[in-house]
Amino acid sequence: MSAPPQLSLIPRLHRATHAVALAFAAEPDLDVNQAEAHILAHLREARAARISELHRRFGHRRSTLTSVLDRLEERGLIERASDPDDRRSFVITLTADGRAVAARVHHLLAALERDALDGLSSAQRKLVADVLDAVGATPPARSGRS
Amino acid sequence: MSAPPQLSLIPRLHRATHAVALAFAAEPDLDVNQAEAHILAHLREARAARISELHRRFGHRRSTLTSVLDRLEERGLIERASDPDDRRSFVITLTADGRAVAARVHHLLAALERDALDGLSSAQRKLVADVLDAVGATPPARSGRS
DNA sequence: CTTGACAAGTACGAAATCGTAAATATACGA
DNA sequence: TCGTATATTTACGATTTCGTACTTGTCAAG
Repeated sequence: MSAPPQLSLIPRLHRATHAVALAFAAEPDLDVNQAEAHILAHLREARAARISELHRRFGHRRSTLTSVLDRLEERGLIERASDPDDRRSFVITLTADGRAVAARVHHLLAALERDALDGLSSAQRKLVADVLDAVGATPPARSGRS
Repeated sequence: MSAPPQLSLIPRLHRATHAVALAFAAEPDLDVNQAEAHILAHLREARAARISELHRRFGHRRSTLTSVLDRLEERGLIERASDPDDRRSFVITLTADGRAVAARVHHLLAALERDALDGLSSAQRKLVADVLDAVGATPPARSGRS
């Protein structure tokens, strides 16, 4: 009886993420999937990252991250170096090749963003970012996040 | 040299989508993955849908949709009926069981939305929806969209 | 030094999606 | 009616992610 209230956010979120994946698939010579792309783009901004940090930021399982980083390392795009401050950790950095690919990835992502955010004020952009952050900070549920 | 401009949208998008997937994984008795959840939620709102419509809306490959719908049908949550208006098409509808599961899915998704959109005006909500739609409408690239 | 927590890796099977090609049935226009 | 386009299914291998359990190395507290 009750007219089901419409969902306005989550379905669009799903669709948008799918579209980003397709945008990468449409660049076969780039040959990175979405997870790889986001990590490369992040390393481009952050210069270096620990794996636990990538885990927190993107939400992949640790075992998945190991696979992704293995692939990137095999292709010579990143390097793992032991973190001098905590030798349990590895610091991930881009190689020269990695920086080149990351630049192209960034270019593609930035173009998508530009199209989507065109004409918005910085306050409006912040609003969108905050909403996405709120979804991204999903209540941990009881199953933990690791 | 050039300080790499920060991406503000796409990484958050990715993270948020991941978080939604985790929210479903945290409800093992619901036992639906993200694709299944979105389709159930959509059917709850739309009452009926054709497969090509789901394809357009969510971006999955047709072969993937066939798999997803097969699973939902096997579990007795949906029914495929030949569309009287175009007998090449199937009309997907929820069964009674499907409606029950869809209601729970909706509940979960609506709670996530509520948390994320809490305190926003309807104009602000529309802004967010429009941005996501813009990303979702990714330029078809040359590879087509089907 | 011992103990426990933590960072990552390793291993491996399970599940999901993809991509592609081919098949079937139907619609529609000439 | 013929030919072409459309909707969907089927089949199948490739890729990716997940989940879990176990191992190794390191930190930090007592």
